Amino acid sequence: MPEKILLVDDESKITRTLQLYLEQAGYKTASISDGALALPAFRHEQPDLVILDILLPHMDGWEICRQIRRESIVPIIMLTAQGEETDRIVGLELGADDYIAKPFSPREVVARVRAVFRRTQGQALQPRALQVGDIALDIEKHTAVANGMPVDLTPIEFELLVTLLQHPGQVFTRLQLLENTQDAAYDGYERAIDQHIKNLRAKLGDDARNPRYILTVYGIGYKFAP
Amino acid sequence: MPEKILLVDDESKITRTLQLYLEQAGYKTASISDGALALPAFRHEQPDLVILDILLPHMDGWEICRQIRRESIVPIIMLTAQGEETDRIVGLELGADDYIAKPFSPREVVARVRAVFRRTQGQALQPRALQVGDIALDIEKHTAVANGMPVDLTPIEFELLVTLLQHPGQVFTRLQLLENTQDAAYDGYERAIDQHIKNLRAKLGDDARNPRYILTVYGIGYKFAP
DNA sequence: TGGAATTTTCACAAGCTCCTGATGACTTTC
DNA sequence: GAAAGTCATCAGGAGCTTGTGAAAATTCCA
Repeated sequence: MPEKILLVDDESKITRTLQLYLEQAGYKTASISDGALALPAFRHEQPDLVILDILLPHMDGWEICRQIRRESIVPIIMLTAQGEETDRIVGLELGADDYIAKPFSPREVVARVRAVFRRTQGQALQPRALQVGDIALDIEKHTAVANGMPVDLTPIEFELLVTLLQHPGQVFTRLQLLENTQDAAYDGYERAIDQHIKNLRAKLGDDARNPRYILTVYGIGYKFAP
Repeated sequence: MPEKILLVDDESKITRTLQLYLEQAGYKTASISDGALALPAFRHEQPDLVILDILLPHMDGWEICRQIRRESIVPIIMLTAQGEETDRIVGLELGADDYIAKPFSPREVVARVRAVFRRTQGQALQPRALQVGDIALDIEKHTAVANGMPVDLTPIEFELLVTLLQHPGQVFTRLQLLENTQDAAYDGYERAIDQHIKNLRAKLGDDARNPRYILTVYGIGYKFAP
């Protein structure tokens, strides 16, 4: 069954374009242009994801976000005007899942929607234990064991290892790892990943020159030994 | 099946040059010079990508972009006059996929076209594994196997082999291979490819005098044994 | 609010990859 | 068969990528 997405935006040009793209991508969509009607529409449609513009007639996106959050943990993506850094911060507090600054390309929106679904459904279906070779993770308990010895990992190190272990052998670019680790699309310094890889290797007892677990793929990124 | 590209531009010098390059790169092309005819032409040709000039007789590129977007999510590349930053923003809202500022080199256009196709369909359609004869590649894992033996390839060698294996028997010029390998238009020494072919042959156990895998096509370039 | 833990950035060295230009061998053309 | 064009190969340096330590920035927690 395809996921249903509720669009709340008063610019019909934008909603029409987004609906076109999202439906092409296999999602069902519904749209509403009036902020005051967003909550009733949400209750009626029971969408799996909401895309909210901030500037709306009658009620702004923040208020809608707050109200939806009172009764649901449905993923919410906000559309913000560019350069409003405060938006991001306010939104995070209100429980939005991602932000897209205008102007955006419809394809980017589809990509973010996919990413949010991956994240939010992944959790439900994700097995609580992950084991590959000598490494075992318990996702619920947030514990790691290497060679029978418990290992203490920071949150990012843990996320990183989860990503790598979920697809052993598959190469991830630094950017992919960053995006999987950080919540939203992230545009910082890619090589921050190198530091976490270094720390992970140290904690797992891996040697960068001759690694058993986390392999470097020159010119691409990293992968977990298959 | 080769992708079809619709060119909308009233300067026949430009369309002719671009058609030459795009067809050389393996795409089918169609062109139309009158903006008012662009939409009918689009419906008739059903192209996989549209390249739109902004300055056109009878109807400008923005309007055409808008109209096409009402009925299709086909990728669109806009040709813009230089330095019009606002163009970029307007265009993003209208759903264009890329911008190329004039003056541009035909090779740059080909590179962008490839990039757009990679982005829009690459993820979904690209098969994970590629196998021809004794050679097998796994793109996700970035691994290669020749005759059952794993082979260690550098990034460019890997890309090169992917390109050749995706179209066994098809001859590629050195320039085509370079452009497939490097992201953007590349203006270096074509013979650099020879080095990579040599290294690839060595790693695959191929003999240049009597190659089984990578064949030299005298005066043209290289192809993978069909 | 402080202080510790974590994360990110920066800079540099080491290593690997890639490009270049030259040379000789081969192929085509006349 | 000679000339011209094309290809295979080599070696060295340019350029890029990675590993790593140290420091700055940020987050977390009491």
